[in-house]
Amino acid sequence: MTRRKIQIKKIDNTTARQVTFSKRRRGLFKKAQELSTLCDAEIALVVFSATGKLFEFTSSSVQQVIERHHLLSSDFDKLNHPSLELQSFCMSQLESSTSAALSKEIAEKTHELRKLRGEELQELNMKELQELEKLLGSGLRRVRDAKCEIVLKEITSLKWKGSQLMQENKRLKQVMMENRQVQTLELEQGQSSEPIGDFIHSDPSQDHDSSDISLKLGLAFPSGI
Amino acid sequence: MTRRKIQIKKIDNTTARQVTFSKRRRGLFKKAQELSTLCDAEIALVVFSATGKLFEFTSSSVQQVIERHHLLSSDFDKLNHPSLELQSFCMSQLESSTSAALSKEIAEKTHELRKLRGEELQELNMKELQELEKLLGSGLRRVRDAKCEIVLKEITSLKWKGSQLMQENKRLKQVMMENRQVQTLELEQGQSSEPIGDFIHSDPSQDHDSSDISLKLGLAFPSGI
DNA sequence: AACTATTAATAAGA
DNA sequence: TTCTTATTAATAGTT
Repeated sequence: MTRRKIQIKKIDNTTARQVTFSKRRRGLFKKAQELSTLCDAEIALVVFSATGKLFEFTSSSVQQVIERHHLLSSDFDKLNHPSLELQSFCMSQLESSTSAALSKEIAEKTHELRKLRGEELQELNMKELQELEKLLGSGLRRVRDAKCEIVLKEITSLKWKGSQLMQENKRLKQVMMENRQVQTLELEQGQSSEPIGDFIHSDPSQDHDSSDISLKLGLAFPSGI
Repeated sequence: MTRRKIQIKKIDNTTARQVTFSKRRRGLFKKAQELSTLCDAEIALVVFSATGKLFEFTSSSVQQVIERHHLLSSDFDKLNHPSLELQSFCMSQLESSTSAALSKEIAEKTHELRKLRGEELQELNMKELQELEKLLGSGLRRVRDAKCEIVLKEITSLKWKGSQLMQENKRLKQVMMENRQVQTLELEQGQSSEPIGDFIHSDPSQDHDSSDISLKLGLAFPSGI
């Protein structure tokens, strides 16, 4: 197009993108206007900027038609059976005003998000930066608290499991002792013992169904909680 | 635009009008496509030729919603005169799908903002929390960098003003010295001197119009930059 | 926001 | 319709 040819892909630089948007949007609307005039075409063009701002163009003929409807509708309103056409017209009016409000809201939220991500700070003064810093700081604190909570839960859970395992262990040792006594008795009496597979069946080392805690902790701590 | 410049008014010759419509329509759609790609804009473009033929373009995200509608309206397409009703129908479809998309976008952005503010963390797992922490951390860093930049600018400005004042000071001292010599001469000759109020008028200590830096710094540093 | 060197679009003609 | 080409229009990079 000019000084250099450009690739048609998203422009990375935010400022350059906004400038280009502004220029090309005007160009596009001009072209739309020209086409509708030259060739008697009906054109509707709606553009939302990346920041959610709304721009629209409709060729005069459509607009006139809609305006005509509008005039008629005031009469019809006093009567009361809004025709199908009128209904769809009202809908579209409603919706377009809703759209405007929605896109405004999006623009605001987008801006807020950008500030939180530190992308549009040059426009802020010291006081605003300080408020933003506070907001980010408290957000960060909460995120870290949430991480802490998760870790504490894991620890509590691990401790509980540990104590369960210790109890189990203790019980098993007791049973083993008892069995050994029985065996000894049986051997002394020349009898063979029963198989002791029960131990394997309830082996505590198999009880890892819950979670791969070590891995989670491994991921959790490197950056410091 | 080419072989000759043309007036932007309805082209009388039907054939020429159709040819121009064809060419310019393609151009317009290309421009719309380029704008949406380059600037991440959402665009909906609907063109009815003078003969009632329909052409449309929508940027990707809106496209999906509208395509669904396209399937539904395919019955109408097989009939063929896009009446006024159909036109306004298309418009309202465009707008309502836009509304839906906008609402969705708002919901997403709201949720994102809440997470950044640390308001909806219970639903996140450790990995997500860690990503959020990183995001907040980098945001915080940028905010602090921005603060630093402001402070550095102030300091640079103060230094510059300081050096200006020192120069002024030097100059004034010189003038004073010269005046004193004149006075001495005049006294020796028994004549009275002129008043020297000019010094007070240009007293450097009055040149504090710029800003209350000390206060700003006082607010800026307590939390550590 | 204005400028300008270039590229892109396109009116007319074939 | 499509291609070519002489021109005008749009615009990327710069100031």
